[in-house]
Amino acid sequence: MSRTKNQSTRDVILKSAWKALEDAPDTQVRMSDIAKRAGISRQALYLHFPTRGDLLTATSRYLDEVLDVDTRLIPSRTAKTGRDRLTAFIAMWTGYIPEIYGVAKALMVMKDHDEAAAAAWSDRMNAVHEGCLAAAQALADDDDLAADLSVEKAADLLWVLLSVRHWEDATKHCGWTQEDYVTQITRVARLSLLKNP
Amino acid sequence: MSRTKNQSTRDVILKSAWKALEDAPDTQVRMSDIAKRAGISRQALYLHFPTRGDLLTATSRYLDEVLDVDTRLIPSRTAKTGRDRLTAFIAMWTGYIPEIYGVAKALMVMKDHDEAAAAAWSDRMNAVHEGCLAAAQALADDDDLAADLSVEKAADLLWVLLSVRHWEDATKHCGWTQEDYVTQITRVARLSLLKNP
DNA sequence: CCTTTACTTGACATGGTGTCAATTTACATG
DNA sequence: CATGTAAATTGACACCATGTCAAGTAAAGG
Repeated sequence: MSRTKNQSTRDVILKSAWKALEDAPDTQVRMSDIAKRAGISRQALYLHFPTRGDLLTATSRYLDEVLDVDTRLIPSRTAKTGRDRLTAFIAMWTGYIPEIYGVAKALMVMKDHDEAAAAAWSDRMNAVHEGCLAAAQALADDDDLAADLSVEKAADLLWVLLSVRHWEDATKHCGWTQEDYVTQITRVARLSLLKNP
Repeated sequence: MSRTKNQSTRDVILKSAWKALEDAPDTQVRMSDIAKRAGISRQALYLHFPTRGDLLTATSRYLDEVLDVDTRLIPSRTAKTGRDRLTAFIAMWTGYIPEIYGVAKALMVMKDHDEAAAAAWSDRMNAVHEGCLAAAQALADDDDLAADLSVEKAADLLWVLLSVRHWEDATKHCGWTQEDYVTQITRVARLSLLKNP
């Protein structure tokens, strides 16, 4: 990642994009909105990010950095048992979703009609899926995985349960509180994945 | 619903929209594509459906009619026990999703940046949610609902599990077969909702 | 002083939706 | 048979967001 353009402007842009998407996760945020917020011209945005998809992707990476996703994953990675790892992973990810929702939503919407955005989204989701796989493997290692599940199926299932759309459906459409959501997802995941819930 | 315009042309349009969306559920289907397929001009489309959202909404209603959703719901509505009702409802809906996916996807995509489409989608989803509520109520009536769930929470949970996005994630991203999907969703729903799974 | 870098302004192409006006075709009925 | 009306056609156009291009400017550093 060579830094040809001004680094600080880049940061201002990313921060602006984040805030703009956070403020209005359900409405289309335009390039010009972000430019205005960053205090630069719309065209200057394109000097830093060639396409909207690039900007969104960079913003999501920026978030992972600022929100320190690696640190948040420590409890899950260092859990003693498979059960604990599952619980820690779910707690981390369910807590993370609301924070990234604005940006995630923009990417989700865009992926449906933009190849680059689809790839970016897929890339992010694969990272989550890997976490799910590790949790499922940990359960299998403890012989604590539900009898009728392979490690892969278990990982897929967990990943589907933890999808952002899932969170969106539960909180936005059904009106669940964040607490409701965490409780229910945790409960369902444990019932579905553990041998002896 | 007054029938001012030619009824048969309307049907041709709806059928064309359906087929077009079915053929390419993951790419943007334009008004002109549908018009071409229907053998009429793009402008004539607007004579029958003022906006794309209207056409999509009408198409989804048309599908419910053609695919006879009411008949399909009979096994669920006439089930003797709550458990049976749950199973029948899940079987019906999971089987229905693949058939409506093209149209549903178009509406889902559109709802993210179009108020009318959002309302239409919400309307369809509320219908499904009512089915979920009836199933949850049937379980409660049998005293077969999981101890830590209210009827509403149970209905919400089932609805979320049965979402079209869920099916999409599982089959398209994870590569599950339809059979995998039905098996897993049924299993998870039973484990999550039933008192003694 | 001159060059380079970052940014500005303004104009423009593209693509899909939705609108409008002027016609044409077909058919029903007095 | 003439005529009125509904349905569809053609072609032009406004709108809106993305992305491109060209020319110009302000400031920092040799």
